[in-house]
Amino acid sequence: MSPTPRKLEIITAASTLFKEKGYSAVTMRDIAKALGIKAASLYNHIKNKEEILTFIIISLAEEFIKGIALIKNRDSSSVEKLKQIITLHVEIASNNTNGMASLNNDWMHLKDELDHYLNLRVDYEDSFREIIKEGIEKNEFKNLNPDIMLFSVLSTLRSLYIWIPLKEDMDPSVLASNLSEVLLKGINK
Amino acid sequence: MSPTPRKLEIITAASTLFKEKGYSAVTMRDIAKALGIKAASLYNHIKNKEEILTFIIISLAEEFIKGIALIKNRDSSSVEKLKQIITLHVEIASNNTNGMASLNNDWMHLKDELDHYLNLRVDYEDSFREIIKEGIEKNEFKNLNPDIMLFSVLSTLRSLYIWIPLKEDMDPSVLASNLSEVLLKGINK
DNA sequence: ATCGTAAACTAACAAGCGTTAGTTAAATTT
DNA sequence: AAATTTAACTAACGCTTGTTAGTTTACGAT
Repeated sequence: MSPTPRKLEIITAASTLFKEKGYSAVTMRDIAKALGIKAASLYNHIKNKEEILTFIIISLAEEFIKGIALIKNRDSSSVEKLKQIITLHVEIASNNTNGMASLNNDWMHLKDELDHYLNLRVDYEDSFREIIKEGIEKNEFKNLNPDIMLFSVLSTLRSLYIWIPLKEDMDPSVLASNLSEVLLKGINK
Repeated sequence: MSPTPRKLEIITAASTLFKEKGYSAVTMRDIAKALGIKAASLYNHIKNKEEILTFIIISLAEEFIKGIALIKNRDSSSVEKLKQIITLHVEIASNNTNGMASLNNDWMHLKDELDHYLNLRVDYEDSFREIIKEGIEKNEFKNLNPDIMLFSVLSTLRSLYIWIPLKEDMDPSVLASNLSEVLLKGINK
């Protein structure tokens, strides 16, 4: 199940290219060239192009599902849980900005595992929405449309992969706490 | 300069497909089929595939540039200006969710007009950042890292094209005001 | 009625695509 | 030392790609 080192190198090289041009615009010859080999040699390590994308996306989606499952069942305040979700996103995105690009932009090119991915995404959003609703009930969050709140926060977190590489100087924990401030309290003084 | 009606139909059909699968995964035959014609017939109306993408992206980018130029030079408060930017995004995205997908995800496939697009984007972000810095100086906004504030707000606004079609019942002006509340004041009570 | 134009068509192209088959050379195991 | 395995290679496949050339059809203007 766990990929061999060489397979991981292929996946890593592919991730970089997928982020630059998107899955469809990257050819097997592009990936091979990035590794200094011929395209046919890739098939000693992977089944096909789709398997590369599937691995990138599903393993990230499962990281998020595992993370939010832990957070959901803690007995912290809703504010605390939201901060932990923000930290979760910052950590995962910091470790793999390239993969996050595919998770966000290339998921529709999955075939065998598309349903699996969509289920994971719905589960994640449901858990997130539930934490927001809980926070409203417990009077920790404003009583606004939960979907708009979810949309707003999640849009920011999903875009992290774009911004993190532009701010390599910034420590992930600093980014997470600044982001918590902005998302929870807004930018208005 | 302004496209003929038939050309606009082609661009519109292409936009829908580009949103679904991304520019690279959409073929000229796909676009033709959506219009009930053959691929070769498209070339009676357009120069090539790239021209379609260029039109979609550049005309949207110029809408944003024109919008923010007007807002920048008004003598409103910074809070007021930010609300106007939010309204600008909601309006443009509501009118053309398909095109917004290309603006966000397919710009790297521009060739002739890539530099032009990048210049427009930098100009837009600079104007936006300037409004935020002004708001900090005038004590209307928190004194946090302006880039994080810009990133957070802009990420939400740039993702609108995904969420608007899921919430067709919601009026654009209601969405804009709810969004202003969340982005300015946060979700924390 | 004829002309000119607009917009569709068929047919075909060269290039690039993902992938397979079969081979070779080096490293590891027996 | 021999046998096996690993990971690269060359060559080629059938298919799809964007695009061009040349043709046909319908229609409004002369």
